[in-house]
Amino acid sequence: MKKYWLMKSEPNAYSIDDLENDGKTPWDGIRNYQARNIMRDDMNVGDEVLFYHSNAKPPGVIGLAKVCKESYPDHTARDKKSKYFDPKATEENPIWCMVDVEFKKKFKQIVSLDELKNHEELDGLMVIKRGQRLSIQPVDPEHFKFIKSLGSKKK
DNA sequence: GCCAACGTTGGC
DNA sequence: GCCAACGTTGGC
Repeated sequence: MKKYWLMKSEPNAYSIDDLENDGKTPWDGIRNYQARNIMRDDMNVGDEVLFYHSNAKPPGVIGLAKVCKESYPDHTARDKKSKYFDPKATEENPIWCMVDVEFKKKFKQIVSLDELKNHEELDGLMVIKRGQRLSIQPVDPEHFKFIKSLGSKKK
């Protein structure tokens, strides 16, 4: 069954425009076990993704993406020159993995974190909880649809 | 740039 | 296995 996710990215590192230009991208550099487990165990090709700009002005959901390749080893963990290098990663045990994500749509206007907080339909959405730092989060189908409609109806 | 919240590390 | 110290995230 199709699942729904929210994936955070800092726009000055990798923005929705970068994804639009690239068409698709490997989601490398995840170095958090919870987020890794989600990619490794729960994500499937075809799952839909809310693309979230963090550390942005304002922060919020800026568009839609789709999982287009299931998890495989994140080779940047074994690349000494990479900022994501992890000395504990080996070929037998790469530790870290990533999925590929393809561009779907950019909202005409961001659905800001502030706005997300103001809809009671979105109660329980992880990203609006205080102190929630997980960079990959599950999203309820109803929440996904609601946010999608918010982003689509903007001018 | 600040700092609260959270995850990870390492000494014991 | 506890927990203090440290590092990171990310909103403000």
